[in-house]
Amino acid sequence: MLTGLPSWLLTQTAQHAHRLVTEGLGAVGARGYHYRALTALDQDGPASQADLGRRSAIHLSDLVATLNELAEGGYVERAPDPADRRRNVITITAAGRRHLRRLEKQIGRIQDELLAPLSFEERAQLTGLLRKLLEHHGGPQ
Amino acid sequence: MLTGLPSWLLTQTAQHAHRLVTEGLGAVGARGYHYRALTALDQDGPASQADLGRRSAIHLSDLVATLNELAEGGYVERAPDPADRRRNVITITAAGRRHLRRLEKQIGRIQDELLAPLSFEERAQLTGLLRKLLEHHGGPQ
DNA sequence: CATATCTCAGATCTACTGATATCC
DNA sequence: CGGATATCAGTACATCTGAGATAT
Repeated sequence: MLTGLPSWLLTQTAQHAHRLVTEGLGAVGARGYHYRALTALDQDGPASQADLGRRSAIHLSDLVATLNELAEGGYVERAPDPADRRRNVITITAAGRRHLRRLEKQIGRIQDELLAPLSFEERAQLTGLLRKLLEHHGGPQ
Repeated sequence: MLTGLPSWLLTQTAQHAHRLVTEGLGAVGARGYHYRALTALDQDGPASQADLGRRSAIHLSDLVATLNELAEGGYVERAPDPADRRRNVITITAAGRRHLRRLEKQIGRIQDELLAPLSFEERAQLTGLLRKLLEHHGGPQ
């Protein structure tokens, strides 16, 4: 039975999660990459694009467009690195932080909606199991 | 922290699952849609494309290409429905069943690889939780 | 020279949208 | 006529590949 396959269950639930995230962030003019990039910048400080890509697990080539969009909104600043002229130093702005707070609220709501049918313990169980899977596959990286 | 978000954990693990499935089925010249369509045909018998789409959760427009590919391999037959000339009746062939057995083996291996780090009980826990989520969201449909 | 960084163009996969022709 | 069916073209999203230009 298809509906019993772990891979099927995973991809289906992930699809719902993805849809919720896309809709929720779209409602405030953002998308997943924006949240991930801003979060990485907010938590670990300014970074080169290469670094930021590693932190946020966004591919370098996609990061370019993401940062273009964020810079256009005034949420990040792109400045040449005087120490290494290949690099840009990306910094989150005050507006970027405010924007991120908004996105975090949306993301929080989305998690609740996503996990609605699960109890507190079940939610912890689920994240624990998924993290175990991810560690195994994503590996050390 | 990004890596604590259920939606992130879900989409990331699903991505690994999807990659494993794509690679595993690709190794025998198939893809996910093939497995899903053949499984639905094998389990519930011949069907119109509209019916088959509902069973296998494949969008009608994608099913067209999927069935083209399966028919080309001789795995299904597409015959006009004499009772309703709008419809095609799709039937799995003997070769289709043999092909499906091969895909099932691959899929089985993939589940094991996907769930490798989890114990028996944990696997059951995970599928149970995911099914609960899916029921809630996928809803009655 | 090899390597790292940034950028852009393109391809992939699944899924969906919209339009059309046909038939019930 | 409203609705279902099948087909085709095109879109969206996240992800990745490959190529280039430039700098270390």
